[in-house]
Amino acid sequence: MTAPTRRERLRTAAVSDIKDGARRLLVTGGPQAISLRAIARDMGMTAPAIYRYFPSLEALILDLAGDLLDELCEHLEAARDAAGAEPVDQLVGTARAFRHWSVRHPVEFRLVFGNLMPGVDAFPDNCGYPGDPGARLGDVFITPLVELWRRTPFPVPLAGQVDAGLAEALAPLRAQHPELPVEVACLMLCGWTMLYGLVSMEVYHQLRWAVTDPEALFEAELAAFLQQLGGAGRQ
Amino acid sequence: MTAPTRRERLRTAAVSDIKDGARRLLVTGGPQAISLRAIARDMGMTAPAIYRYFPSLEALILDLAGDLLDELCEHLEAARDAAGAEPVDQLVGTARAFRHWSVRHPVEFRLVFGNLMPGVDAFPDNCGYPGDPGARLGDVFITPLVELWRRTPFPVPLAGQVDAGLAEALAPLRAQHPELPVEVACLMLCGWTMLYGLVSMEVYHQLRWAVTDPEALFEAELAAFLQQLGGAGRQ
DNA sequence: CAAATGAGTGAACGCTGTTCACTATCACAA
DNA sequence: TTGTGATAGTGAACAGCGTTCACTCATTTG
Repeated sequence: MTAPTRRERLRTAAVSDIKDGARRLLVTGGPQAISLRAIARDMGMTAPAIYRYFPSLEALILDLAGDLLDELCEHLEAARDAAGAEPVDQLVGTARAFRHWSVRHPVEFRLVFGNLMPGVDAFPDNCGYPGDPGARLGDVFITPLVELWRRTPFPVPLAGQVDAGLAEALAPLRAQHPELPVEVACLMLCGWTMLYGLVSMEVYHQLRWAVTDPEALFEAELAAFLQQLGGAGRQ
Repeated sequence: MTAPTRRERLRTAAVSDIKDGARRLLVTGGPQAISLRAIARDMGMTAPAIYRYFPSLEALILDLAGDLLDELCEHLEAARDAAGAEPVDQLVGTARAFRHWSVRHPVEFRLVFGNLMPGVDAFPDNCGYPGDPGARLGDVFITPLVELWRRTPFPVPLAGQVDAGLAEALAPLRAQHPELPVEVACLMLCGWTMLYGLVSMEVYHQLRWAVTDPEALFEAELAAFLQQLGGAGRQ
């Protein structure tokens, strides 16, 4: 590991300058407002210069989305670690942190999860590719759930009702976590589904027809899910 | 109600021609591929002519999104009406129809729910405005659920646990359906949350890290929700 | 010191939404 | 029937976009 040369230092500085400019445009004007010419203008450069650092605008935005996903994951992991030793508390803290970050960074949320780049899902049959937002976030929630299950196995709602088709369908998830029974894996995906759906509808303002305070609904759904998790075993 | 003049007929024909062209571009190249010039080119016209029918490209896309939402609602209502007289069957049929349409029309789904137009949510404090996708779709699901509750009130998971804050937060929904108890309204939103979250993750290919066959997971979550609905009362 | 590498520029191409002046056509009233 | 006003459509133009290319300049390297 040699020290970075002067050129390399300048280069990484320029790269982060470009991404900072892109993010500034993102938060002020939405994803559509990110343009190479605007970024270059803010940096006192010309647009073609950016091609020394990114092969295209789409690649730049994808890179920025990856950074934002990193930031979100760090936020979640910090919340999980700050929630104490109880796995249930960790789950609650992580879920609240996900909503917290998403509501406070709506355009970033849209960039990461909104699938703005048509080329993103162009990974044919590439299950579990590392950049997938769902994969990285799912893992943050899986750890506490696995620990909770290990400590006090709770009565699973669908126990004995899963057919072979579902077990086979969950193969990618169970390959990463063989200790998870199918029912628990399915329950975990239910929780992630509710969390993602609720937060995304709140961010996109698609709940105003029904709810004035989305946080109250969030807490209610969270409580209902926790009831499923430990309804009989714990209070 | 007078007969439309020749001018009016030509005008409505041109409007639907334009929207047909826009949709063709949408399904072939994604939302970003919709451009006034391309539409006009396909029609053998020039781009400024479209401004006789739509004030801007954004207005055209919003109009198209409204049409697609209409189409989706009609699809759902047809599935609901074809599902028989049992409210549970109607719920299942409508939910399956929602997934069916969304998976088969991914770009349309993205246009309707993906919030591509930043100006869409520029309705300040306008709860329940008529064009809201969530509102119109929520209503399709509310009718069978209300009927189910009317016939055989089922044990609600959160009975007696809702606080005043949640009841107040659900005011817009309960104003439209006063016969719904708070717990049932909350349960209904839970179901809509899961349905929307799961379908949207499947459409955006954000489930591949965990699931090979999203339909199996969909059916499992649907079964789990139905168990919540009538776990004790009915089989 | 010379050669090679890299950063940055300016011009250009083709595309976009949008505006404006202008023309041709159609509907309708005197 | 003839004139008049509304309407549809055109072509040119403007500003902005991503991207490519030839070119210059500074920096690193042999």
